[in-house]
Amino acid sequence: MVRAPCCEKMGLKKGPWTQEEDQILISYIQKHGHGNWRALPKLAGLLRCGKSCRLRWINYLRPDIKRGNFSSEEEEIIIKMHELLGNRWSAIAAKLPGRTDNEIKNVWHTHLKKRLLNSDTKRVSKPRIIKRSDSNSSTVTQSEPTSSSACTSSSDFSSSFSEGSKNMDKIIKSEDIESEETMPPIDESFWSEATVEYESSTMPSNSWAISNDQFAPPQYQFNSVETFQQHSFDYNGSNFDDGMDFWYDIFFRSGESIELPEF
DNA sequence: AAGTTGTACAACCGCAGGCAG
DNA sequence: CCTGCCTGCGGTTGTACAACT
Repeated sequence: MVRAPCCEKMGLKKGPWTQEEDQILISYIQKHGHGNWRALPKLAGLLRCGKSCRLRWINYLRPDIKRGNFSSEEEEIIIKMHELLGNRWSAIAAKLPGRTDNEIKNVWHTHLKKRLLNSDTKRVSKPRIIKRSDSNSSTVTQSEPTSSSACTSSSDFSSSFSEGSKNMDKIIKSEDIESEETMPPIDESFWSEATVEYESSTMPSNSWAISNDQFAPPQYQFNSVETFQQHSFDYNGSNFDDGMDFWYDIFFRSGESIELPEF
């Protein structure tokens, strides 16, 4: 199959966008939407290829884009999601409203990767899920402030994610994160020791949370990635990617009650 | 002050997958 | 099933600016 080059036509502009071009693109999309990116520049009167227009809109002009530095909470989320998902920037971006995959990728390469490389390398604490009786249980310990780089106030970060990141700190402490050199993004070995844990003393409901220091009965331990996939499949009735959403739900909603799948 | 190096981020490139004809 | 188009994704590059020598 022969693929048509993106910007095969001569005369199409490349490089940084001007304010005028931005304005044309914004007003066109506000009026007509962006049904067909390939046709859009022609219809809008832009000397750009559709790909460039799409990128500009997605990464910069979209009204729901959150500008400014990443908060320490967002950075922690990126680090931990990257540990789970690897370089799946779009999947990570999906968990950070207002942030784009491109932006996250840049932040990772410029800030976070270096920070991790400079930190001490320790074993990763495996995520563990415990059942608990109270969503505001005292088993939820307040996370320590992180040593992230300068950032804007976290107040503009959604409260749900702030809450989620607090809970996330219970799962994998930041100082336990290994550098990329010694901890490949994600592979089967990561899951092989993952356990879903269960706190028998506080388990009466279907309210679940995650902890590093709880116990689990054997039936709630994942011994292999297949087992995890099966559980995540059962949970979502979908695929492994949705399995990631399963983990995400647990991570970020651990302050709430979560209906358990029937394992 | 000038040159060099490092950093941050916008933008580009090419590939893969979905989908319609 | 095949073909071609479109979109989304991740890797990479280009460039402006800051920091350093």
